[in-house]
Amino acid sequence: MVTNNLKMLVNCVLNKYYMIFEELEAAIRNGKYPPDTILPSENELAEQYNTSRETIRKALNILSQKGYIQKLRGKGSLVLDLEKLQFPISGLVSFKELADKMGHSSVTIIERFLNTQPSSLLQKEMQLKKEDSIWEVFRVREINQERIILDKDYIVQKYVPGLTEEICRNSIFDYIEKELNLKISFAKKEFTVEEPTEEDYNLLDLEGFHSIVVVKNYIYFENATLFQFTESRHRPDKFRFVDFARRNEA
Amino acid sequence: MVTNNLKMLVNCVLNKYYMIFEELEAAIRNGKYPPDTILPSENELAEQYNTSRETIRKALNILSQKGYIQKLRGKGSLVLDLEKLQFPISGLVSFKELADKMGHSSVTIIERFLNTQPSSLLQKEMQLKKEDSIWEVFRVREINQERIILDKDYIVQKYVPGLTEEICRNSIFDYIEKELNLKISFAKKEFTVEEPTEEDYNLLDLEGFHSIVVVKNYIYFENATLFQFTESRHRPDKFRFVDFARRNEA
DNA sequence: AAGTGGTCTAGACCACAGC
DNA sequence: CTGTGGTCTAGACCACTTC
Repeated sequence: MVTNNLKMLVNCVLNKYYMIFEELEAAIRNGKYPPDTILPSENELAEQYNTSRETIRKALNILSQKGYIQKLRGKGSLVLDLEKLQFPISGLVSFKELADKMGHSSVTIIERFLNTQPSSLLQKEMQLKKEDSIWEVFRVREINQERIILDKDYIVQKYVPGLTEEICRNSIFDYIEKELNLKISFAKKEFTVEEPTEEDYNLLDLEGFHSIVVVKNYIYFENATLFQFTESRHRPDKFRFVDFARRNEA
Repeated sequence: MVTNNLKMLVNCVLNKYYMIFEELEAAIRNGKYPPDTILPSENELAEQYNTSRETIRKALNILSQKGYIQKLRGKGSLVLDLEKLQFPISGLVSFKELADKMGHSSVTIIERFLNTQPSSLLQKEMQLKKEDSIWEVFRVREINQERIILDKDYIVQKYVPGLTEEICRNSIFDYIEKELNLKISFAKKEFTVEEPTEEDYNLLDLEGFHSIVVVKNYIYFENATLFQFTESRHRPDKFRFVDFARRNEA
């Protein structure tokens, strides 16, 4: 607990450009900088935040990548309309974080929680040895009394020790980042549409649906080790993925 | 034609950091820097390319965002396995560019090409006036003799004049960027799954399929004007979207 | 101790908008 | 012409990994 607070303190002090990004993001979200207006210039911001222009530019670049602003040379940084671009909750976000943001009342039901050896398929997909044991966690997400999503997580035990059912009922990402102090860094995601399996029909409310949206996630730590594979199976009517993309991400 | 070549020449000369990114990308793709090896250090690269370290870092950051490398502090930049992370063709890419990259033999059939007034729905979605006329282009993408994708494009005429059927048979993006010299900058994308419409059944080979993947694209120029709305309707069995995401894009 | 990437700075020159 | 963002530089200090 103490170490957590310490960590948060350090995080607050560290990374000037990221703090500035967060402040500007909040200011845009709460309407201090409304859509279709121009932010203060980079030089002005550098003065305001008592920093150099390059540091301001790092903060602005994050805003730009996330779709908050569009830079117009010779003019300034235009605030984009978040309503129109509708919260691109892309990136690498857990269900818990998403549900919190959306203000949904959601229930998580643990359908399976066990420690086992990986199947040969999983060994190949995660490049594991036979001996490596894994946590196998199946969770059903219920929204408005309907079973909408089935999350099948496979987590390498040696990297994420001490997992419990209680943790899975809340947020595995929270546990990894806040308790174990490990840094989740990147993921490869793959979206496909498949026929529902017997398992899908048993665990989800699929009356009248003939397909299921499958999102496979390969999730890596900062040191580039693959620690988790997640297969997320969504009822198609409730699935919606919004992304913001730049043509030349620079 | 002459202006085009001039422009390309300028583009080749400009942007040192982007050129370095492209060289490194090519070097990784062609195996000069194999997976699980470490790139030359930032200082070494700065010397090699006769530039400053910050410029090298900009190039490396693009590689990192696109999933080519993972930076490890104290160690170096690790080359990630592209096979494992399988060409994340995300971002903002046209069908033509994608088909070219994959080496697919694809055919594009123009089902509709006309200049018209926007429907009231489209007026709202694209924030147009009644008077603004638009190009309405429906294209079916055929792969291996099967009609897989229906692309419905709505393009604001005043921003993209002179469109022809011939251009649509090739690449509209090419025309906009190379002929009109306009810069496509960013897009909001939205993925959903829907019931096929009568139109889908008429224009695509959908025997035995009960759903369709809908990708809506709102595409903007560099000056933040919305010039194109595209609805891309995919047969579910052939749809696959791969993305690379970083948790804190910095 | 040496080398690595991560951050930050102060200054320079450029291309572009707008007056 | 002035102010804007876009690029590039040279140098500094830090935290981390490795020996």
